[in-house]
Amino acid sequence: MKPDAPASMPDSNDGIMIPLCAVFRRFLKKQGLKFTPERALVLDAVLAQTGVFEADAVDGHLRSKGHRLGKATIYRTLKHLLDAGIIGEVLIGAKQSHYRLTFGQPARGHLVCIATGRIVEFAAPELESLRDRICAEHGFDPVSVRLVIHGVSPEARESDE
Amino acid sequence: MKPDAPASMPDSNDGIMIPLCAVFRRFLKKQGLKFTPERALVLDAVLAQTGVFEADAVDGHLRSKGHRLGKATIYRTLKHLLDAGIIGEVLIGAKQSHYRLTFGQPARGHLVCIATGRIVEFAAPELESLRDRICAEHGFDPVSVRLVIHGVSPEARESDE
DNA sequence: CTTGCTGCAAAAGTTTTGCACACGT
DNA sequence: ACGTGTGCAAAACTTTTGCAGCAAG
Repeated sequence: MKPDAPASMPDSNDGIMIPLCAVFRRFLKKQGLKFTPERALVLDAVLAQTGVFEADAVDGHLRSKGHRLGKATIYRTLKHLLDAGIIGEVLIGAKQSHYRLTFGQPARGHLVCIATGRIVEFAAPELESLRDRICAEHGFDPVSVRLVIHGVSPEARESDE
Repeated sequence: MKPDAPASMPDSNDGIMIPLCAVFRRFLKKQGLKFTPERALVLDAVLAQTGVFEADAVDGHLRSKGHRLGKATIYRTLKHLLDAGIIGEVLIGAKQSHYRLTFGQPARGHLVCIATGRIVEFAAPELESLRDRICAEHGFDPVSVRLVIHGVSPEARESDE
């Protein structure tokens, strides 16, 4: 709630930030919701994340910048970003929600090390057509695809034996 | 803990139950763990599930059969079954763990309706080779693959408009 | 001005853990 | 016998919700 850093002027990702901010604004307006400084800050923090992130990382990023939002606000905003299609869930593990920026991005798969937790994103262009084919077969309207591979990373193998 | 129904004599799935029971036993022995009636009951309940299930469904099944185990025991046993490779996690949503029997089964994908929660399993033979290829590219030892597609089912579309 | 938003704290829900006692091997 | 396992209840954690005051459109 400290207005010491204007939400409309983030410190990075400027190139992608402007259109996404507009997309989010438009989405909120269409839903009769409001574009608040807090929501702008959450969007900033999300854009600052690299790859897959958790709600807590957004909170941490905000704190490190001197902002402090209630967790409820963060969770509520993440839900709206999800609804807006700006971020997507990744489902790495069942204990926590994992997200990633999806707006305009191609589908990707995730390779997760079961020992270290390291996550590697990889391109998987075939996913979109696979998704559409399976959905068509079952009469579903496709919304998202997720491919997660678990394995043991080279680092983990070395340090373990 | 009620010894009124011998765990070694389940009521269904006999065909697959015997080898799996043996697999589990061997796994436990190798780990220096014990094969207890409770663990046998959990395995029975898991075998009785069709498709994807949650920890709570195992508990429910056990209760319906007149057995009552502590939740801790169920969770601990599911973890061992996971380690033994008898079941696998499906990660349908981030709030709860979802499992399915994986022992000897081919990789499958899951199509989930975001409106009704209905889950459709489908065969996806290409997953195994995809998994191995991606793992090889990154030097990982493959453990599992998961493909989850979210969409809107035909039923949901109808009832919603 | 009206309606929605925020922060706080409490609630909810699943999974884990500590402990005293019981049981497989 | 020894080392694990079990049940219970409390703890741990993430996420949600209720509410009083505040702010965006």
